[in-house]
Amino acid sequence: MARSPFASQRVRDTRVSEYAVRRLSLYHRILRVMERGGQDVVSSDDLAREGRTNAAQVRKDLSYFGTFGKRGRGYDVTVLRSRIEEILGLDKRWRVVIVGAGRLGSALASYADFGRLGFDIVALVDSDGSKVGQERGGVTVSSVADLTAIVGRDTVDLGIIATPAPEAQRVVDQLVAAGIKGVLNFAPVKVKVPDGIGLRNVDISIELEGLTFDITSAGAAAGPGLES
Amino acid sequence: MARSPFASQRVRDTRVSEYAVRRLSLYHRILRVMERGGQDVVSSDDLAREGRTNAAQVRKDLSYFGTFGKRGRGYDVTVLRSRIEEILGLDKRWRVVIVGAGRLGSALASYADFGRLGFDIVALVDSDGSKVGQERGGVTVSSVADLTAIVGRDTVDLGIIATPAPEAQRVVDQLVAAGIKGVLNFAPVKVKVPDGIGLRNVDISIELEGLTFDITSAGAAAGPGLES
DNA sequence: AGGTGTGAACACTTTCACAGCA
DNA sequence: TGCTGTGAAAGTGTTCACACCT
Repeated sequence: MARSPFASQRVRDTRVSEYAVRRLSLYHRILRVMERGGQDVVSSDDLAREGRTNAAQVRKDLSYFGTFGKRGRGYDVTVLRSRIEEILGLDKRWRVVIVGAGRLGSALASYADFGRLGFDIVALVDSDGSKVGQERGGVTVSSVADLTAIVGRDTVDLGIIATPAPEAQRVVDQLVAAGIKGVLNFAPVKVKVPDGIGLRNVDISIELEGLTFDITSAGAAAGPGLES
Repeated sequence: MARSPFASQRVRDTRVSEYAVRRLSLYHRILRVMERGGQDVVSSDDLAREGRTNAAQVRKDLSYFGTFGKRGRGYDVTVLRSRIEEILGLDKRWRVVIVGAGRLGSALASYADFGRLGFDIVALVDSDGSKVGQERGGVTVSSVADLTAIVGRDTVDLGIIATPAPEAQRVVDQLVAAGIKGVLNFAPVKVKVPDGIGLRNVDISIELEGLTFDITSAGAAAGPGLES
């Protein structure tokens, strides 16, 4: 899988795949629930069961970043949760701008959980002048013309692209030029960012078409295995 | 990468990875644009450039399903687009129910492109009685109590989960029991489906945390490579 | 005993490189 | 000549299995 669909980061002198990071995020979520439930020790087996993976995978994932467990005993829930937060950068708050105040952008701006997760929506911009000044989930829509100024003034870290496909690349370029550090792209197009800028894509039609493929070929070809 | 995060389908006597299927979706989108632009032949190199991959990958992806090109010449845009549609099951329309008429569910119900892509939103259900009867993007909200009946009556193929996390598994079980064939889950929880039922997850907070990890460790550890 | 941490084996994906055809 | 189709090589990710600690 050379030069895989996902790139990797060097940490502790080994490559850490994006898969491992994704699972770390999941473990973190599970640990939060356990912690809230008063559980204070957890085994790799427990985490694996909740995270729909296996114990060896959990231990391997954690081992990329350090040794957090106690042999014969397991992991301290609070300690591990807290360590994963540091690893993922969740021990600080992140400033986010959403570009595009259409249905999706507005829904995202109104998503209250962002705050609880450590992400502050500091601005929502749109190219449609008639939307400017309106409110969406407590955020006032600004003009996309002010995007560069907003990113600079508010030292925004992340940009969420919720524009139509044809506008996405232009907006991304503008965000990058303004100093953004990462982009979450919902537009159905492969945008380009320079090295050193983070990028994730969420492409709903690709996910849906993955399902229709599974269903279609499940009838035609051999059996099961449709898990994502 | 044994028993990878993605499962695979047997087609033409070889395993086809979910990665390949995802890219097929992307090639399809690119081909549509080319076709609309009047282009009638395309090389693996052209597709690779647009799809941010490489020519060998494109040819390998296609080779899982057949031989569609002409040596020395390339692929006929219309033929290839049409063959990929058959492979992905896009030569028929798909009936979809959205569960959860909150911000996200409503935004999805209003997403006009679904229709153009071959997906018909036949119902939108919610557990909040006060929303029942309201309209969202041309779809009237039904009660979640009627979910089983709706799936049966309208022979719904796919379910989109846009509920809070605690309700997701229950709804998925209900959909599966009612005969749904695939689930696209937006709830931030790992749901379980039986073998033979398609599942894809879109987890926005995991994507965001992937970005914060990249940014955080880019400062700490070695250089670039933050592509998704 | 019981569960972690990890090198090595295994499984899968991508890239290479070139034969083969139009 | 030019570009496809594909075995084989290279590169990654996951699972195994066991030494090691508590």
